[in-house]
Amino acid sequence: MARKKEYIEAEVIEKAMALFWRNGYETTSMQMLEKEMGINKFSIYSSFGNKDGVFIESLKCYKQKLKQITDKLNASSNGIIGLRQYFYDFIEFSKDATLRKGCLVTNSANELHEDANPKIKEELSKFTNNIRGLLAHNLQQERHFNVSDVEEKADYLIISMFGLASASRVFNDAQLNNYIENIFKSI
Amino acid sequence: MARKKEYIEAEVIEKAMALFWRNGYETTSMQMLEKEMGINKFSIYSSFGNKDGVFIESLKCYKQKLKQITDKLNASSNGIIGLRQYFYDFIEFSKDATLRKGCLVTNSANELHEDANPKIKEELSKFTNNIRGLLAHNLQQERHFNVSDVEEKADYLIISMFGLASASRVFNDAQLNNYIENIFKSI
DNA sequence: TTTATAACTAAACAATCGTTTAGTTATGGA
DNA sequence: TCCATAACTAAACGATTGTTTAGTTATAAA
Repeated sequence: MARKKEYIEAEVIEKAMALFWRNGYETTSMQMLEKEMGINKFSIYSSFGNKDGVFIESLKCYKQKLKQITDKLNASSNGIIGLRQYFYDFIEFSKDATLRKGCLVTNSANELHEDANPKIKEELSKFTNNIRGLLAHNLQQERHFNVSDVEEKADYLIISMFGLASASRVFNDAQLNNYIENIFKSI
Repeated sequence: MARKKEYIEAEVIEKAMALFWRNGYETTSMQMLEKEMGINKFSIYSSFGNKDGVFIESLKCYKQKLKQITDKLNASSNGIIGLRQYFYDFIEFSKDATLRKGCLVTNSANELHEDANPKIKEELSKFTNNIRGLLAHNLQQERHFNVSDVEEKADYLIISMFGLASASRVFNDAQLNNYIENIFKSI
């Protein structure tokens, strides 16, 4: 064997993730990643292959970070109440001091185009499906919903969540709170 | 005087707008604009100053194109019914054969960051406010809504519209129709 | 202590970015 | 008809993109 790595991959990826979250995929350059991650380009390439590799690992890291609110939702057993709370939790989660970063997944979905890396597109759609499944799980707790109710409302809520994530970058807290309240009026 | 322009600015901007709409701001290069607009870089720069100039004119062109559905909404006098129809009209409007392009304004709002050109950010927020005003105008047609009802519901609908535009690039027709129906259940 | 090799630094790669410029062509007014 | 000049073509600009590579440093195993 030979020399040891002077960085921890999970640590530098967390920094990369934060940068992608703030700046988006396109605007984030390898030069910026180098500075933010605190390691040389050579190290980035040897650990993650290329820029897309860094990005895909960042998405996995984001999922891990999101666990602080998805775990709470998963553990809740009061149906709609817990779901509504999840929407509010997301707003807090997406805040970084004064900066409104939205959601890394929806930001990326909005940014990427037809000819984007299929692996990234796949990862994004898997992510969305996971969250939708989580929403359906909590909808099932409402005994008066049958199976097709749950499916339809899960579709409604995942799109609302997608919309909330996008909108959270543009609209203010009062408007977002009002939005969430209206979403759940029709459930 | 001297030589005449061999192109019509409004015509080449429409082509630029279509390209920005399909590809986004960052991914659209001057090289691509040159090809799509069918004129040389020199002509682009002499007519519109720079890339941001082309983009801002494209936003104005988009507003013009959107008139085909905003005029219809503005002319309608049946409150919620007309508003719901506007949401469906937007889905059709944003479709280009099989390609789902979303909305040029929300696509751009999602893509641009803090340090983006202030002129562009200003143009985008003016655009959003205009649409919100239009929504409020139609909400006023419902006699049982007081002033604060109208304001609150206008906020709700503009965010829902923003969300719909984002989501329309990712979710299918059935899901989007279901989304629209749920939005208007709570109004 | 030597040695093989992984991890580092730093410079360079070709390609593309948005923008400018030098040189040519066409045209309305004199 | 000639000329001033706007509009054209095409090449180049420096900066930056993502990626690679040549050369140096450090360390685990012999």
